[in-house]
Amino acid sequence: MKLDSAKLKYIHTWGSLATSWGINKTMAQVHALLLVSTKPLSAEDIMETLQISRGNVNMNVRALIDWGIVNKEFVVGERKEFFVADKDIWELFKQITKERKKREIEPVLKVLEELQQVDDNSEDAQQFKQVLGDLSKVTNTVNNILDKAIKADEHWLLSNFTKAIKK
Amino acid sequence: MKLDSAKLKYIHTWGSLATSWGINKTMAQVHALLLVSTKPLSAEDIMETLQISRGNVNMNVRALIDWGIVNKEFVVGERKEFFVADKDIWELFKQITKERKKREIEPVLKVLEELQQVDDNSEDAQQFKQVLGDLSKVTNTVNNILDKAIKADEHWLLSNFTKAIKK
DNA sequence: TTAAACTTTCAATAATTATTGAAAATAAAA
DNA sequence: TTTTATTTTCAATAATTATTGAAAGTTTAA
Repeated sequence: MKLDSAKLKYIHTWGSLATSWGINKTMAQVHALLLVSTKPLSAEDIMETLQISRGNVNMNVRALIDWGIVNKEFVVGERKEFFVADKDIWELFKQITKERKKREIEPVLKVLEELQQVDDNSEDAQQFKQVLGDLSKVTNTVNNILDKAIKADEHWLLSNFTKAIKK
Repeated sequence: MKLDSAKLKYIHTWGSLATSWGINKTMAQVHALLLVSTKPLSAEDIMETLQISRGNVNMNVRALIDWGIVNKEFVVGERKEFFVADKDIWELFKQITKERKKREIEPVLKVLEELQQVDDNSEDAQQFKQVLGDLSKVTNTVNNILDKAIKADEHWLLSNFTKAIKK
C-alpha cells in the first residue's frame, strides 16, 4: 500500500471507530490527521485534506485542544495558527482516559450516591438500594483503576499489572 | 425521594449517560428498568413504563440478550415472554467489557496491523509506522488488561491491583 | 387443521446530531 | 486610525440514528 493511501485509510478508520465510542467522527479524523502529519497544519490544510468546512475545523480543533491532546503552534513568518498533535501515544491514552473519567464516570457516581437517599424501607426499596450500592462499588473500582493508570508509567503499569494478575 | 421516582430518575439518568458512550438510550433504559425490577417484565410492561413502541422494545430487548446481560424467563400460566436482567453487577461489568472489547478494540488492532504493511522507507513512512506501532502497543496493553479483568474475580482483582499499583 | 396470542420485521417518519457558510468578532499590518 | 487577514459563532440545513406501527411471521391452543 502507498503511504498516502495508508494514512487516509488510517484517518477514516479512526473516524468510524470513534463513532461507536460516542466521539464525533470529524474530531477523531482531525486528530488522526495531525497525529500522522510530520509538520504543523493550518485550518486550510485540514479543510482541504478532510474536505470539510472552516467552521467544522474550528469547532473540532478547539474540542481537541480542550481535551488536551492537540496544541497550537506558531510558524515563523506565518500569521495564521497551526496545530500539532502530541505524538506520545501513552500520554494520549492517559489524557483521553482522564477526560472521559471526568465527563462520564464521575457524574455517574454522583447520581448513584444521590439516589441512595430513598426514604423507604420496603423490601423493594432494599433491593433497589442494593443494586445502586453494587453499581457504585463496581464504578468506584473502575474509577480507582483508571486513576492509577492515569498516574502510572506505561511499562511500569503493564509489568506490575501482569505480575499481580497472572496465576 | 419516593422509591418510584428514584427508580425513574435512575432509569432516565442511565439512558442519557449511555448516549455519551455510544449506546442506544432506550437500550440502556430497558436494561435499567429490568435491573431495578423485582419481577420479570413482559414487552407490554416495558412499553407502558417507558412509553415506547412494541417494535422498539423488541429490538432493544434482543440487543440486550445478544450482549448477554438480559435473559428470557418463563412465567407459569403465561404464554408471552418475560425478561429479567442479571442482578450481579460485576458480572454485568464483565459482560459489557467483553462485548465492547470484541466490537471495538479487536477490530482496531486488526486495522493497525494491516496498515503496518506500507512498502515505503521514506522518513515520513518511518514516522507513520512509529505512530502505528505505538498505537498498537497501547491498544494491546489495554486489551490485555481487559482480558484479565474479564476473567478475574472482583475482590481478588481489586485487592491485587491495588497492591501492585500502590507505591 | 384454524384461530388466537404473541413476536418480528422494516419502510416510513421523527428526533437527534453534525456540518455548512456567511456574517460578526478579533487581531495584526499598513 | 483603516485595511486586511484570520478566527469564531450560530442559524439553517444536511446527515445520521432511533422509533413507530402495521403487516408478516411464528407459535400455541382449541
